[in-house]
Amino acid sequence: MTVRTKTKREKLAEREEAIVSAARKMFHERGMQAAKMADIAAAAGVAEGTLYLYFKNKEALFAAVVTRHWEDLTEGASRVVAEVDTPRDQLAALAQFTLRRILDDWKLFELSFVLHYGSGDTSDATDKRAYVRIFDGIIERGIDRGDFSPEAPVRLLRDLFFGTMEYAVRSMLRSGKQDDEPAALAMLLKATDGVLMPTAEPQKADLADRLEAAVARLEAMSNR
Amino acid sequence: MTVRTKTKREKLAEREEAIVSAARKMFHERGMQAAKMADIAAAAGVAEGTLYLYFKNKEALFAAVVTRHWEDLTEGASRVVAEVDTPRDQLAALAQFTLRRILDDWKLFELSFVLHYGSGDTSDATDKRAYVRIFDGIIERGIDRGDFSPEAPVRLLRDLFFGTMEYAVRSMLRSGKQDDEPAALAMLLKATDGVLMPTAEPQKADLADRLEAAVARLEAMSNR
Amino acid sequence: MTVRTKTKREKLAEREEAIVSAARKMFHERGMQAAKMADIAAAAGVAEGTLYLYFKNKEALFAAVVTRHWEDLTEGASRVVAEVDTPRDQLAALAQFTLRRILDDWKLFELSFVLHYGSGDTSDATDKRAYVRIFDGIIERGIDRGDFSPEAPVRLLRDLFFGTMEYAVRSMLRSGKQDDEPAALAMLLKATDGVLMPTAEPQKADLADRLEAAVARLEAMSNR
Amino acid sequence: MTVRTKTKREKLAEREEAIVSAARKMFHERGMQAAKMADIAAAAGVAEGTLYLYFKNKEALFAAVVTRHWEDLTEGASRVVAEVDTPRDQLAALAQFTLRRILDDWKLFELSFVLHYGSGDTSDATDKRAYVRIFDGIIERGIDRGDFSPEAPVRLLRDLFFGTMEYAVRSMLRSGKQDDEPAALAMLLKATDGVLMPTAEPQKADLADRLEAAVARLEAMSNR
DNA sequence: GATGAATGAGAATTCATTCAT
DNA sequence: CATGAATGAATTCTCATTCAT
Repeated sequence: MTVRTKTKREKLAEREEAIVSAARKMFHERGMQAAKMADIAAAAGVAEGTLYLYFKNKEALFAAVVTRHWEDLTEGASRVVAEVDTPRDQLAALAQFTLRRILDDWKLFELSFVLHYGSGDTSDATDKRAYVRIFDGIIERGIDRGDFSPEAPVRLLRDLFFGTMEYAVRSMLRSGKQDDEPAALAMLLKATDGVLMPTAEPQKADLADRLEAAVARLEAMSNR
Repeated sequence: MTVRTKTKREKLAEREEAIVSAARKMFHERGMQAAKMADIAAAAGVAEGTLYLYFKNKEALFAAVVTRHWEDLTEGASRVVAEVDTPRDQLAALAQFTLRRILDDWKLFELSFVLHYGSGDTSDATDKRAYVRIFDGIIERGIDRGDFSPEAPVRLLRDLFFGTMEYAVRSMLRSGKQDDEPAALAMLLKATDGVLMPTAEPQKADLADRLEAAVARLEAMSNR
Repeated sequence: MTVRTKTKREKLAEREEAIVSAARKMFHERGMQAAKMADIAAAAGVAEGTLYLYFKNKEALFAAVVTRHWEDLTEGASRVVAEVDTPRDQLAALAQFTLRRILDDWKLFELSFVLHYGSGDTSDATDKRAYVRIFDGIIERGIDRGDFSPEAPVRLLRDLFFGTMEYAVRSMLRSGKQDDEPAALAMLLKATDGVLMPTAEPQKADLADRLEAAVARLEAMSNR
Repeated sequence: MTVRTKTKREKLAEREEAIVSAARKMFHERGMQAAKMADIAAAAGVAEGTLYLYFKNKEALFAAVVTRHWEDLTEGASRVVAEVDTPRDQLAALAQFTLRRILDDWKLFELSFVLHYGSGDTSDATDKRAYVRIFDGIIERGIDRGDFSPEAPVRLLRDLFFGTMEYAVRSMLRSGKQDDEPAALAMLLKATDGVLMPTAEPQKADLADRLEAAVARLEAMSNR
């Protein structure tokens, strides 16, 4: 009984997966407008009506595609980021990963864009949030560790980070030159450094502070 | 005769202007998809068929809206940039102008985006080119004057410059906080500085890194 | 289960029948150009979209009307022809049947004509083929039996047979005189006889000609 | 003054000629439906509005094309028929001429057909009348001369004559075989002979009559 | 008479969504 | 739950015709 229930649930999940997958594929092949519900149903191996058993309407279906896309992205980014140590390197890893993925799946980014176009909803934000959180986490950790300036405007940095990459991809796709990828990454990191790193003057003060603090702790230790 | 001809031409131009204007308005109010040709015709005070006398089809009409938008932008930016002297200040002025305009006319930017979505044309690039040229000009002049590093990767900087602003606007619109505008500009310029300015500090930063590493070890020691 | 399937299929068939029937009717009433899809749908008691479930487009729908028309014709002709024995009588029967049907359904013949006008397809030929085959069969049998001359040019005779009738109908409809029907049939058969039958008499006529000519010469001589 | 008036009239006539000519050409190239008034105007070198100064509407314009077509045909046929003597030969000449012209200008025949399709007018008849009159004249003369049977059903013969040829052309165009032309003509004439010529029984009576008459004349001669 | 810009009725077709089975 | 036949609203674009100049 338990098994059958489980099987049932799995079947449901599988079907949903098949539908989202088919929708993603049809979208890739034809674009959202041209991706017909009938085609998606056919590709998913279900009847047209079944689509509406799982998703309220076409928009909801494509929203699911987008959501899954962001989930994939988040998962991938997490893995990549976890593989390196310093926040700086993590930023670099995240940038590389993100740029590559935007390039590969540009259409999906567009979809996420087009989808919310006109319909003033904010689900887009929700989809992205987890992904962006990874970025935020790196910055925060960097600040905590003292790698980054505590004054770093995290929110604005996100704009710099993701905005630059999205635009760069558009430029690359437009011009057909994808060889700029490493250069673009280098520049992006240089730019973030410009914002994140303590600038000359403050840096010295910071450095002195920390050195003093460390010494103070050593003193405390030796006093124990 | 000359007068009459002139009048005729003017009428044509006025009508085209009225149509583009109406299209822009309808688009703003309803979005491209929901902006019906019939509504635009009504708003422009012409018959539906007349629309097709001036523009081949809906897409062409909206392309005209976008083109005019970029022309407006280019003109405004030129003026703003001409008012200040140093490339650095010009960059700041351009940034401020651009950010403000993207915020005001965000829908038009989206339109320019969505419009070319699917239809593989490159007119978008053409529309934007003149505008982007202003940016390029500033950078080039800055390099000539010695204000900016000759190694400045102009093309990539464009991605940084415009990408960051577009994304920032999206963030602002999403969060509803437009008060970040000055901060966003400041950060953007700081970031561009990081890329544009002759790099002398980095060595200092390197130094700082090494010092930091040493301190970190001391900390580790003291924490033990 | 079997029953339900059968019912379903029947429903489909019924609906298609209703649509074709309505199309035929609307066409008769208004002509192809003026027969609107909306009207046909209404007449068939289905939604407009349903029309496109059964037929790709308007042309396909009317092609179906034409096809069915030829099928009806073929069936009717087969029956009529089977009722008599000699090829000569069969030809007469076929002629009578055809003439009557063209008169009754002239618009349908026109449709079949107009339909293929412009669109370079050959389905028209296919539609007609079965019908024309009946004619060919009669001629062939007649030749085999020795009723008709073995040199009979079957293909050309078809032109004579069907062409004369089509044109005769146009004449009748134009002049409003349909009473010529029997006379037209009589003439047609006489004409086919002229082509089908072995010619023997003419020589006798020649004989008279020669005698007359000779007398005429004698008269001329004696009058001199 | 007279000259100027004449010139004016000629201009009018020329313009009308240019329009009809352009319409005929556009029709040939694209078919009636696809031949746009704007295109015709352009081809004729006049403004669109001007078309309506000469012809009430599109249908009237194409009716004029058809009318001119029949006039051309009539003139050509008259010439060809005048070149031979006996009614029998004239018939043959007319048939040959007609068949060739239908083949060459099949589209125009179709136009004359399609044009009147739906709009229940009879101008078609008028257009054709003069042409058909040529046929009638030949038959009548043949009857007067005693070449053809006085009982010849002229009206029905027209159906045979023209119907067979129209249908034959359709067959030829459909099958792509135009080499049947002489054979088709031969058969057509044989068929008309079958109807026009005194048939077997009457012929025998006729023969007897004529023989008696000849003998009577011989008797008269010998009595002199 | 000539022009040609403006008109606007008109219609085929699509396709997301529903609901009886 | 699944189906897929039926729905019908919705919209672009065309082009014959008009009429102010």
